[in-house]
Amino acid sequence: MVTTEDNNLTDAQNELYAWIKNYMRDFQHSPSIRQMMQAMGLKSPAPIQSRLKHLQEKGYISWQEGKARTLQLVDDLVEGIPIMGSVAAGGLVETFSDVNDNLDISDVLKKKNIFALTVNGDSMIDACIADGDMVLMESINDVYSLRNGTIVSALVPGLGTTLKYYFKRNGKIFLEAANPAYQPIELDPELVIFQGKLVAVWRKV
Amino acid sequence: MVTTEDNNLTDAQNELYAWIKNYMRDFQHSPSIRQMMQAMGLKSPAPIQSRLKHLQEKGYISWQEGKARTLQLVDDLVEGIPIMGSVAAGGLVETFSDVNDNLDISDVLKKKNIFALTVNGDSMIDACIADGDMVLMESINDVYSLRNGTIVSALVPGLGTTLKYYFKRNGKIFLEAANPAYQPIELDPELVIFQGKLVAVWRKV
DNA sequence: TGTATTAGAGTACAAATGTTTCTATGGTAA
DNA sequence: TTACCATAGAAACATTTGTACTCTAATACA
Repeated sequence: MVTTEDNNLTDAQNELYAWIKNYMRDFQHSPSIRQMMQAMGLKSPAPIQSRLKHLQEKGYISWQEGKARTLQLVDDLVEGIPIMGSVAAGGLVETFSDVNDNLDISDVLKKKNIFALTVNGDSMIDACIADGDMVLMESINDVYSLRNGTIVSALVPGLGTTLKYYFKRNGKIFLEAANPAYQPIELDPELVIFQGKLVAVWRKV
Repeated sequence: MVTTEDNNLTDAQNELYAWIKNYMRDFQHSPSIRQMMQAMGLKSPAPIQSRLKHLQEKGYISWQEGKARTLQLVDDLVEGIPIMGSVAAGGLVETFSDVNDNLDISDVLKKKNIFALTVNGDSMIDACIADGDMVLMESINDVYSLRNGTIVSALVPGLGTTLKYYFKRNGKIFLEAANPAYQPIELDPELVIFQGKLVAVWRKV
């Protein structure tokens, strides 16, 4: 019984569990035992049943007995993250409170016209958008809804895509960095293609 | 055929679709036709078959023919967010590329010992953590694994919780802000309770 | 009113699938 | 080695389940 992970599963159980997780993420439904059998390179359903039973006993999965494709990952119930309170970042403030709320990211993620971009460089550093951050952008339907000061990703033909503050003044488009070291870019409206406006920032450390 | 929604579904189809969505959210797998039949108050599988077919034709669902419980909500494919490329934030750089990857937030979200905190104040502004941001923290198992320079949330008894850089020097704990306007806090190790270390930052604009 | 269309009930059938049982194999500890 | 145990292969079985078909009832439309 050699375990390579820090959990209490055997290699075979680990492999199966990981595969199930992937399958269910991709297809939104449970695989059948015979599918798992095939995926694990086995020729009999019995070993899969055994592994499933172990996974269940150890609290990783559950299913409805006798019903086809009714696996559940008991682990994956975490739809949100508990918000434990506030922290001070300037003086000391609040202590940990009870869970008042849940951080719900899904509302942003579930929108259809959302895409992500990786940030290169530091021109938006003063807007607290750093090199390596992921910015979640929402596609722009009509340019006229853009308000001055919005952070947008814009494609300047022949130059490339950039992340900047959007301003419109006197019929001209200004793309301004949030870093004084960079000069504003002035453009005619017809030369710019706005790809999206900023809805969220994600940074993994 | 009166439709109450703004989509092109009949009432019956709408009801079924909503029920399926709920079921799949709750159980992480597809219901069977006979379950839907029962849930819709019907006594024959035929009407469900018909409604499913319509839902499929209109692009709401799909399934694997002949296979049990293999429904998929084509709408809900957004588990990740397509990463369309990079943006410059400093000079203009890259154009939109094809989707190279998917922004996967779930790996962080699915960890069990993750909690979130709301940031108050600007003492971490130079670390690009701004007022109002959500910081995702991972519980700290052993304090000794903490490395200098890690951003932690620490509870200083009698004062409160704060988000700071962690340093240990000469047996003393130093909690330093990422804003020169704030003085480092020097503490004895036994006076500090470390609640978590930073794993991600989430900002919704 | 009569006809066409649609939805639902009922039934039957074949395929998919979970479950059980038995046997063989390989490794491990006494 | 020998006994034991976990795992894999194999085969058979019962249930679940998707699918197809017919028939009836309700509804819409001319």
